[in-house]
Amino acid sequence: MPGSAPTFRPLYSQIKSLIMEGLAGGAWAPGAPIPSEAELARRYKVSQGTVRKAVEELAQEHHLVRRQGRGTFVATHAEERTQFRFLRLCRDDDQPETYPETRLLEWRRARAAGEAARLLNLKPGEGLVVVRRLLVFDGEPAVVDEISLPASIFRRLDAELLNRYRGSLYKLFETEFGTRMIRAEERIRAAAADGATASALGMRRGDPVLRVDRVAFTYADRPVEFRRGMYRTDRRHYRNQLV
Amino acid sequence: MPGSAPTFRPLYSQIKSLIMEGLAGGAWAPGAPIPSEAELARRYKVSQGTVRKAVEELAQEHHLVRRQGRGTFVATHAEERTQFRFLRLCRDDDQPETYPETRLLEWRRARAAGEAARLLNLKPGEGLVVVRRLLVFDGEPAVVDEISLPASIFRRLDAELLNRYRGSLYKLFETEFGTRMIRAEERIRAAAADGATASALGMRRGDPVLRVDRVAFTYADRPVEFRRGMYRTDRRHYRNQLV
DNA sequence: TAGTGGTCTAGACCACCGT
DNA sequence: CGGTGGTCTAGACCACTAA
Repeated sequence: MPGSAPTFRPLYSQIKSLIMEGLAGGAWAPGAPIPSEAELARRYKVSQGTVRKAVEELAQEHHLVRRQGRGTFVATHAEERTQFRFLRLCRDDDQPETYPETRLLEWRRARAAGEAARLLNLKPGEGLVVVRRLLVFDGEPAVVDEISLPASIFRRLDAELLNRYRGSLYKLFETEFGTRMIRAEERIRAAAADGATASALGMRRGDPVLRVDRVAFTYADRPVEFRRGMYRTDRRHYRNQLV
Repeated sequence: MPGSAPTFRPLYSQIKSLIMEGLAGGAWAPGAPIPSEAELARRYKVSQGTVRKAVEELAQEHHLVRRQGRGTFVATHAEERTQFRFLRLCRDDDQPETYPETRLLEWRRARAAGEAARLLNLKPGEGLVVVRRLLVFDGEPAVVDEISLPASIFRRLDAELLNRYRGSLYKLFETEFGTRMIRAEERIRAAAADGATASALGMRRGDPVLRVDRVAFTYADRPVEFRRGMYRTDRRHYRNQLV
């Protein structure tokens, strides 16, 4: 029977979608507990084992965090443990890295065009907020980021807010804009540093730098950030696990 | 009670270790089926659900592959599906990538020293086999690899064997040397191409290239390969998923 | 001590595969 | 059709946390 539909969807997978809808719709805030497994089982009229399988997969995908004896919580970028999930730059010696200091280089409004428009699913001409910043690790400048965000969500993001905030941008996006980053895709290339990049990073124009283009997605796989990072890699490296 | 041992180890986790020992010891060959869940449950005197949890985790870690209706199989690098698990270079346009052609540039014996010795846990002076090769994608040279391997395992690896073989090196290591790569760590930097690299890749000396240093591990987290890859990234990029 | 997630079991039934 | 993994249930008990 060619073309016959897959026609079967496991119960736990449907429960998973229901919980995801709750997360995307803000039924429970980041960091807050969701109902217990027993309560969810009653609510959805399935066994606790079925809820468990749904919750387990959501925890594996970093949407939820389980804590034995306490409950299950909505994942949040405010935890120390996840600070380096999206920042893969490491010292060459294996000393523990401290969270970098941020220096705002530029803030402006712009119109979507070209690559940023395409990757963010915006029509040319739609509003953008663009941020350029420098990341300084242990006194060493290491990354220049240019971050493009749809104004439809991030209009309120201005230099004052950026300067006031400590810690990761994704924490700010989550608490101030109700937009939680779920996953990201990065494309990494080698490039020659241009004048602005070189001077910000304390290098010479033309020195090799890593160019990391990132698209970050929120719920429903919606792209909401395009970021181009230029990484200085003479004392640090981009680490990756192949599993 | 400071220093008290963790003292509790779930049953499924112990079963997992037993199966891992079987895999590491070659009880079942790559690609071959392991016993059914029911059989394993009888053998280890636990319920099928407990075996299931152990096998599920091993499948998630790519040690096993489950196929509904058929059985559970030892993972192997010989499958098309896993060919690009360790090779993250992609075309900039999103055309599907075909498996690259390999050209052997150099083969030699050497003595472990410096970085390779340290990363492979070898004493200075122990034997190495070193391979340099070029990877050509769709007629475009894109990667120069220098691969260092402990002679204690790979002594038999020579130019004749390398030239005869088609497909991924890890497939060859698995079938010819009984050494299956489980995971790898990569450290990525930007560098200026040296003369040899530039000419192999069709670039100019000093052009920016990606330098990818990889240590690959087999069972028991034993490092058995150090590989330095120089990647040309003007038409391709290194892709990464942040999840 | 009450409540949460974590483990383990036993059994029923379903989906899928090869023959 | 028989055998495999996949789903779902119900229930018992364990480990951990907070009050």
